[in-house]
Amino acid sequence: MVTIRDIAREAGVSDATVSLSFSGHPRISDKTREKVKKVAVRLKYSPNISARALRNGGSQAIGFLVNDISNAFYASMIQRAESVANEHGYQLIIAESQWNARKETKAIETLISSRVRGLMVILTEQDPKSVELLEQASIPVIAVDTRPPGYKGSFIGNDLVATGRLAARHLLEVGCQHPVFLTASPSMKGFSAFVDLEKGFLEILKARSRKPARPPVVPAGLTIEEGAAAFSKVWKDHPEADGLLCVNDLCALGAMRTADSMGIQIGKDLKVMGIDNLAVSALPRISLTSISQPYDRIAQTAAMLIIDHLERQVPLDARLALLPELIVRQSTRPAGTPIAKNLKPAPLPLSTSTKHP
Amino acid sequence: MVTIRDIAREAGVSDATVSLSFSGHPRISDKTREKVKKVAVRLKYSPNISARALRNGGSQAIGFLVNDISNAFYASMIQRAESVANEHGYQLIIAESQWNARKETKAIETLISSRVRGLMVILTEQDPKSVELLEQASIPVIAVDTRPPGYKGSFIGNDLVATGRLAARHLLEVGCQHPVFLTASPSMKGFSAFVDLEKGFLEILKARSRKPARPPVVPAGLTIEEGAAAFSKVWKDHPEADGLLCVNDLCALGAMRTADSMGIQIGKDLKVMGIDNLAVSALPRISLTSISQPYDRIAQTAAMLIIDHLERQVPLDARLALLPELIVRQSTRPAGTPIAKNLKPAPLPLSTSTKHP
DNA sequence: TTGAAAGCGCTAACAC
DNA sequence: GTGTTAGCGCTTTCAA
Repeated sequence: MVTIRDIAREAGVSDATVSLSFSGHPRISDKTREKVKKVAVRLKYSPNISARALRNGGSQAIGFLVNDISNAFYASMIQRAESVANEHGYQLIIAESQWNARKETKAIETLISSRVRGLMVILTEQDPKSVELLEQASIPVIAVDTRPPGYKGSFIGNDLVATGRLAARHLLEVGCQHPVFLTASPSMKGFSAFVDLEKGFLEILKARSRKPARPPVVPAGLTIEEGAAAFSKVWKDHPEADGLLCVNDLCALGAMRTADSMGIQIGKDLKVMGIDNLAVSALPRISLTSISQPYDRIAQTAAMLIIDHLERQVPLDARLALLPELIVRQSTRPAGTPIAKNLKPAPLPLSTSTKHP
Repeated sequence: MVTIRDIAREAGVSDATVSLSFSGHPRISDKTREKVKKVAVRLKYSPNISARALRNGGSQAIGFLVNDISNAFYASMIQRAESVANEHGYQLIIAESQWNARKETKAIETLISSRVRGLMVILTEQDPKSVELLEQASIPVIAVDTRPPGYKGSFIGNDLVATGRLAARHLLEVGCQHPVFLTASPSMKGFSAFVDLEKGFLEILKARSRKPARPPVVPAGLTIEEGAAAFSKVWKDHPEADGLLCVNDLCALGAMRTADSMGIQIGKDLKVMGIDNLAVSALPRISLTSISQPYDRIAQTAAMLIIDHLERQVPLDARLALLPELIVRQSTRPAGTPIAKNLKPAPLPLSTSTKHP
């Protein structure tokens, strides 16, 4: 590997001159600079980032730990965060836990070892050790999307209680008497995200006079297949169900598939809605009512907060929960259906930010 | 930041002892090792990866450059590659070009600067400089998914000529007289992937006696919206069209949307097929015939090849193109439709690998 | 305008 | 079984 010293020797100058030539230091004459650069190209010089980072006491990088890159929302968060980081001269280092607590703690350790300047983390909430590691870290940290129990630091995510409320209100408005929440699988039900969703959903239902016979919450999962399987169960255990909030659009697509196959008229006999507002949900063949959440803004804001803290010592103590947006389609309101009159329409909030309680 | 030297001082030993304690060197007594580790934990020591990499002449990492993380297929490739890498003690460093040639060359430079041991790249094929950089790199490189013009090195990807042929054969078999290929947008049409697809598609069509009036290829794009818009054009410019190969499933979904809105009976009046076999394509409401490509195997094989080369000096000179698989659904064969008898069914290859011509 | 030299944190060869 | 020391490639201060 060719080093700065090789260039220096070849160009007949010192190491320092070479280094300063690259960094555009004014003390180097244009002639020398040109000569140095030419030699560098000829020798195919490539700077050694490790050496530079060691010397400078760290790299110009921010770490972003997500739990699943193949989730479209996390992927777009990465892209947003990366744009922001790059614009400000930082590199984004991506790590993935794959929903595995051991990988998560290892990833955090690796990130800290690579001396990133700041850390954005989407945690699995499975192991308190991760939270502990983050608390001990001597760099700015912001938890994104999920707020693990016991975590005291900065946070930015979706206001899922608001999402649950928004969904419940909508189902009531379109005339549902017995809305049911298809939530995550039992193994994931404990995540703060799903707890919050359920909380908001039930809060609105409980405000009605009529009480449901049994808790209107059924475990399902985040995939089409799990949604499909769960719906069979709902139809047996909750024969009164006439409205479905599914934990995400995929789950809703699965539930719709099973309902279709049973000859149930979606939109009429059964209202179905999801969360995520996938592109396919807008297709007329599907036309699934959904709730859109501002993942892009979350990632962008998180990255900005870290960088502002790094560059301008802005204190990093955000506790932000962004508001969701309802997208009504035919799965809850077939063409021509009026809004129920006994309930005033829920406000349709543009995603504005708000302090979380 | 606490260093190895701080631990040494605190534990009353030398730097070397601390270092060797961590690496499990046999010369350190258990007692000393314990003591050192305890002090390290107490001081919250975190090793400095830059220093280690500098000293060791490079990190234990492999770089993977993709053009779009938010594409589900690239995301799953990353996951596969990462699994393989981790299993063999390597870290995977992810970089993204976002289809931008400048970002691409910069990413390659950064990856090489961080002294990765090997490089997997999905190139945009827009700038020969990237290929040049890779040729000069003194590390093993493998091009994945796209084979840029002029690139001479190792390659593994899909056999898109075979995909084009498979699609054309299928459309003929189900009775199409005038199949049309909705390809990528004009700005992307030059990519080797789309060129290969078209080549295979036209090759089969040309083998028939009957010649088409005009070239049965229409530029569209990779999104639902582009597919939707392109179909209107097809219906005007190619009124004879009775079969559609779309460049991907999203494009096909868009085309179907427009066709639906025109009252065209998909599967009967018009056969439609896509490429990618997205999960939603299997939903009965969609039931889109598609072609599935072995992205996971590509990523896994690429990572394995690099690692085998690194660890066991296996020469890295793959030139692999993996075969696609056809998934027939109602958009080309509604329930009850027989296969045309004048053509024998195309072989339905399980994705086996083959040398590319 | 340039060169010499120190040192970032770590590892490994060599000495005890 | 443990300590001493040199040096990985780079940046930057100080001296010329």
